[in-house]
Amino acid sequence: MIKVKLIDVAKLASVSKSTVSQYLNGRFDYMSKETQVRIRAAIKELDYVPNPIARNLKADKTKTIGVIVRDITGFDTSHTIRGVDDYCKTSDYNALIYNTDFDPEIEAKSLEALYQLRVDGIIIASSGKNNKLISEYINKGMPVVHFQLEHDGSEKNLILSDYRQAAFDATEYLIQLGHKKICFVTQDFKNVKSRNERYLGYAAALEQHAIPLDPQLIQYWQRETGFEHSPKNIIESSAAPTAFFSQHLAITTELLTHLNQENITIPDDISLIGFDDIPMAEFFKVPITVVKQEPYIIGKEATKLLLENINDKNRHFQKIMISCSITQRQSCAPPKG
Amino acid sequence: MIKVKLIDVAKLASVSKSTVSQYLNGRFDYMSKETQVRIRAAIKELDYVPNPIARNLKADKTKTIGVIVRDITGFDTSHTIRGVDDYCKTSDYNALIYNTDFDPEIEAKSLEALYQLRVDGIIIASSGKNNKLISEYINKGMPVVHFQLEHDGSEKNLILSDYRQAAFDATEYLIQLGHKKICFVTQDFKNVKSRNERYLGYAAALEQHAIPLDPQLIQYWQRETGFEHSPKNIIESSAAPTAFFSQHLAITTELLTHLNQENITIPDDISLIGFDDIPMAEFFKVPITVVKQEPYIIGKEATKLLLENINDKNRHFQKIMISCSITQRQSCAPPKG
DNA sequence: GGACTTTACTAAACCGGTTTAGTTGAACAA
DNA sequence: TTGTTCAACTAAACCGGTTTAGTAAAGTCC
Repeated sequence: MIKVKLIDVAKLASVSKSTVSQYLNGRFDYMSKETQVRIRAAIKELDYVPNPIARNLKADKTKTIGVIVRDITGFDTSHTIRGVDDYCKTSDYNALIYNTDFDPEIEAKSLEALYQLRVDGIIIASSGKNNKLISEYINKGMPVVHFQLEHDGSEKNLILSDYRQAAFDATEYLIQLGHKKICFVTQDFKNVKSRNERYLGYAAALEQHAIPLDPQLIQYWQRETGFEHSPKNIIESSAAPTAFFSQHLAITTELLTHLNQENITIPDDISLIGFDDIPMAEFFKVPITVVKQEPYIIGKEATKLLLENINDKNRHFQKIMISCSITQRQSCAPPKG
Repeated sequence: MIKVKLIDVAKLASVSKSTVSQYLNGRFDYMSKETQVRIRAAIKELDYVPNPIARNLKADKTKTIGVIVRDITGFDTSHTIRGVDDYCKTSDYNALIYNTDFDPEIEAKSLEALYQLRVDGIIIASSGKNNKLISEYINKGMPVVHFQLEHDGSEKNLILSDYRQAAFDATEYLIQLGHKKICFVTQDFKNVKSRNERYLGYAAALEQHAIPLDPQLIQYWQRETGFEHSPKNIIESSAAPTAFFSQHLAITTELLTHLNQENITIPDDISLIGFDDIPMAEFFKVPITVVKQEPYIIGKEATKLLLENINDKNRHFQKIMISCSITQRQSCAPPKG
C-alpha cells in the first residue's frame, strides 16, 4: 500500500537514514538548517509517512490498549467505550475492544489475546473469575485498570461509581417520599464488592431513618434464571413493598416486563427507581426515575489512569470514585394509604 | 513485558532461528521429528508467544481493519460494530473504531490516521464529503467497504439495507391500514442515493396504489436545524397527513418529542412508522412500529466482504443488499373518519 | 564408486524504522 | 603548531521475526 520508506527520503535528501530519523523525532540540533530544509522537502515530495509498526517494534510498545467489556451494545458500555476512544485519540493511542458476553472463558481468552498482541495496557470490567490470570499479567508488567466491577478488593487500579452513596441517595429519595418498605432487587452480592456497596448504601439509608431492614425485602435476580421470586409475588407477599430499587439496567428491564405483563401500574401500585440511565426514557409509558452513572466520564478516567500507569511504571495504585446523580422522572410517588 | 523471543527458543532447542520459525509456521517437513519435539518442549518451557508486530512487519500487513462510524453510541451502530468485531475475531483480525460525530473533517482525519497506521482495510459509513480522498486511498490499494450510506454511486464495495423495498413495504403497510396522506419525513436526499432509494420506495408504493404524490407531504429535517416545518404545523396544513413515515431514528426521536410537547396522540391523531429499531420500545407510552434494519448482520457481512477484498486484490466489486422487516407495534392505526 | 537426490538443517538478508558509537573537518585555545 | 572541542553528520547494530539461498551428510541409482 504505502511503499515510500525512510531510505527513499534519505536518498532524495542526500543524507543518511539516521539523520532523517533524527529529523522525524524532532532532534534538529543534530543537523544543519539546510539539511532540515532538504529533508522536509523530500518528505513532502514523496508523501512520506513513517511506519508506526517498525517504529513500535524497536520501542517495544504498540500504542494500543485493550478494553474488555461484556457487551459493547449496552447503553452505558457504549458510552464508556466512547470515553475510552476519545481519550485515546488525544494521546495517539488506539483501543481494541473485546466482548465477553458475560462468559468468563471468553474473558480469559480475550486477556490472553491482548497479552499476545502486546497491548500496552488493559481496561476491564471483569467477571472476577479471572483475577488470578489478571494478577499474573500484572506481575509480568501489564498495566491493568478495572472499572464498573470490584470483586474481592484485589483489584489494584480501579474506577467505579460511588455505588454506596448512589444507593444511599436513591433509598433516601424513596424514604423522603414516604416509603418504608423498599425492596432492594439485586444480583448476589456476597463476593462482589461493587454490588455489596450498593447494599451497604441501601442499609445505611434505612438505618439513618430508623427503618428496620427486612431481609424479605432483599430480592435476587440472576442473568441466567431471572427472578428468584416473581415481582408479583414479591408485591403480594407479607413484606408488602411499596417501592422497588433495582440494581442495574438488566434487572430494571426485566422488572418492567413482568410488571407490564401483570398489569401492575407504576407508580400507583408500586414505585420504582433504577440504577443506570435508560435510553429514550422520556417516551416511556412511565418514564423511569434512575440513579445514573457517568459511563462516558468513567471511560475517560479509566483511560487516563491506564496511560499514566503505562508511562510511569512506579506509580502507586488508585481507586477512583465517580459520583452518580438521580434523574427524577415519573416512576416514584408517595406510597398509598 | 514479554521478553522471551524466538532466539531463546532456538538456543534452548539447539537449533537455528530459521528452524524455529519454520516450526511456528507449520512447515514441519523441513525438520526431523526429534527436532520438532525439542522445539515444542522449548516453546512450552519458556512460555513463548511469537510477536505479531515483528511478524507483520515483514509480511507488510497489520491484521487490523479500521471502522469509521458517526457514533458508536448509536443503537444500530453499536450492533454493527458488534458484528464487525465478532467476524474479525473468527479470522484473527482486530478492528479499530473511529467516531466522526458527523463531522466530515474528523472523517478525513480518521481516514488519514488509519491509512498511516497501515490498516489492511477500512469499513466506513461515509458522509460523502470525502469520496475523493477515499478514492485516492483505494487507488493506492486500500480495500474499502461502505455501509449504511451510498452517496453518488461511486462507492464500489457496499452493503446496505434494501432501502427502496423497506420504504415500499412501510408505505404499503400504511396504505393497507387505509392511509392516503402519508407524510414522508426525511433528510435532504438529492445527493444521497441511500436516502433517495427510500423516497423511490415510498413513491412506488403510492403509485402502485394509485395515490397521487403530494409534494407538500415530503417534509425535511436536518441534523443541525431540526424540522423545516414543525410537526404540528405539518399536521394542521392543508396537506393534512394521517401518518408520518420517518426516515431514521434521529428523526423519529425528534418527531416524538414534538408530538409529546404538543399533546398530539399516536395513533389517534396521527399514525407513525419509523425507520430503524428502537431500544426498549415495548415500554413506550405508544410502542412505535418500525421498519428495522439488521445492523449486526450488516457489520458481519461488511467485514466478510472487506476481508475477501484484502485477501484477493483482484476481486470484483460488490453491492450487497440486506432485507429489512416491519416490526408491528402500536403506533399505526387506520385513519379517522 | 562417482553423480544425483533428498533430508535436515543454517547463515544471512530482509521488513522499516531507532539508536549508539564513531568519523570528519573546521574552529578555537594555548 | 598541536591538541581540544564542536557541529554535522554516517555506519552499523538493533528490534523480533520471515524467507531465501546455501550446505553438509546421508541415501539412491547405475
